[in-house]
Amino acid sequence: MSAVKERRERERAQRHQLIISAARELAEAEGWEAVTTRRLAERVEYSQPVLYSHFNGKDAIVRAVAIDGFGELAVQLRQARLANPEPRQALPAVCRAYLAFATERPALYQAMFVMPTDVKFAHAETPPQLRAGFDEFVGCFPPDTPGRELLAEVVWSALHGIATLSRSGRVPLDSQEERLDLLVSRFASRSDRD
Amino acid sequence: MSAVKERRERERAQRHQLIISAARELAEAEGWEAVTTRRLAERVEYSQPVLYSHFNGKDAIVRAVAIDGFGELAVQLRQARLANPEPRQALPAVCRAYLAFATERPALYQAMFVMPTDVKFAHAETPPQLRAGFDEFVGCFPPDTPGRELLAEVVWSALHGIATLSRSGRVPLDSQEERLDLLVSRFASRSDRD
DNA sequence: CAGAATGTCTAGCGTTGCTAGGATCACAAC
DNA sequence: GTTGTGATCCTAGCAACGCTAGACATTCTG
Repeated sequence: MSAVKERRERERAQRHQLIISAARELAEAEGWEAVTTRRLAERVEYSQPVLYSHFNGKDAIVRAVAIDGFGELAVQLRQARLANPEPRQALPAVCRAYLAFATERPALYQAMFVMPTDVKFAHAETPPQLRAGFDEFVGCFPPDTPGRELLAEVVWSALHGIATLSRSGRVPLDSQEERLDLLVSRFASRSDRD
Repeated sequence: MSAVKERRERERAQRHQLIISAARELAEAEGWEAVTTRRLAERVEYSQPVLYSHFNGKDAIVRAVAIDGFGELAVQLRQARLANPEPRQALPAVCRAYLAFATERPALYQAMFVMPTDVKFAHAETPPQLRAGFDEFVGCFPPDTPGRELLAEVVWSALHGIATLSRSGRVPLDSQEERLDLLVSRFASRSDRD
């Protein structure tokens, strides 16, 4: 009886993940407005109500996709930082990786940072993946830098602004690289600027 | 017969504006998700189809509200800049005014910069109100500053990032002022920094 | 093998954006 | 003053949305 229960829970967990990745694939292929509970149910080859046995509603599914995304973003940022150990190059590399993530996975990024959410960010119950991503920015500044957390917040915010405005065509895409250089140059550690 | 036609067009224009302001008021009072064509129609005391005789759809109404907003934002930024003629204080004042606008009129701001749109920004057919707002940022830098347009873009983007992330609770609200100070200090004209 | 529990689906509710069709009104011409 | 014409507006309805109740089937338990 225990084995049966275990198998069921395993299957259930698999299906849980299947729903998340199906939602994500659908969103990345056709945008979030194409992700309806009906289409999603059809995609995972179950009826609509099973979605609601896994998630409290559509928003919860989006949230799950977003949390998945936080993990991936953290990995990308970490790789970028570790590949450039010198602090002078760490910040540009991480920023570049961030913008690359945002432009290459627009739907995922939107779920993470644009769509309404109740995920708490700078908070006790912040998903650890998100905190990890943030820490990669913090780590671009020397430990003795005063207010490096605030610095990281502002850099993150600026990148987010660049990402979303260029994504929606509100700022030209072609000068993306120049904007990034400018931003980095202004926020590089004071000790090694100019 | 001409007088009649003129009166009708006048009435029609009034109603056009009435729809826009009703949509805006409703959004500011209860958020955009509460702005449905039915509620909006009821609010302007007409039936749904008249909305569609004025606008191509709900998106077009949102767009009209957004363009209204661009005009107001430009006025606010201009006031802030003119009230602080010294270049050293112009940038902080304009940035502060921008963030104030975003936090005080969140629904309006959302229509302008977050909701999907096909308004072209850095483009020939950019609404002049938007260009005017952007120029206020440009005007915070001395005319001989190299790449001041790019500078203005990045500052704008950073402010947008701060505004949206704090709006959705993705960044703590209470250190808003510090973030702004930090941003401004990094982007103040090189000639008068430190 | 009967009964309980679990899992899944069909069907449907209320709401959304949007539109087709007919009713109603004001005006123009005779 | 009456009748035709055109614009104006509303009722009613469509398809799709998120979500849920209740029936059916399947599986495990005693």
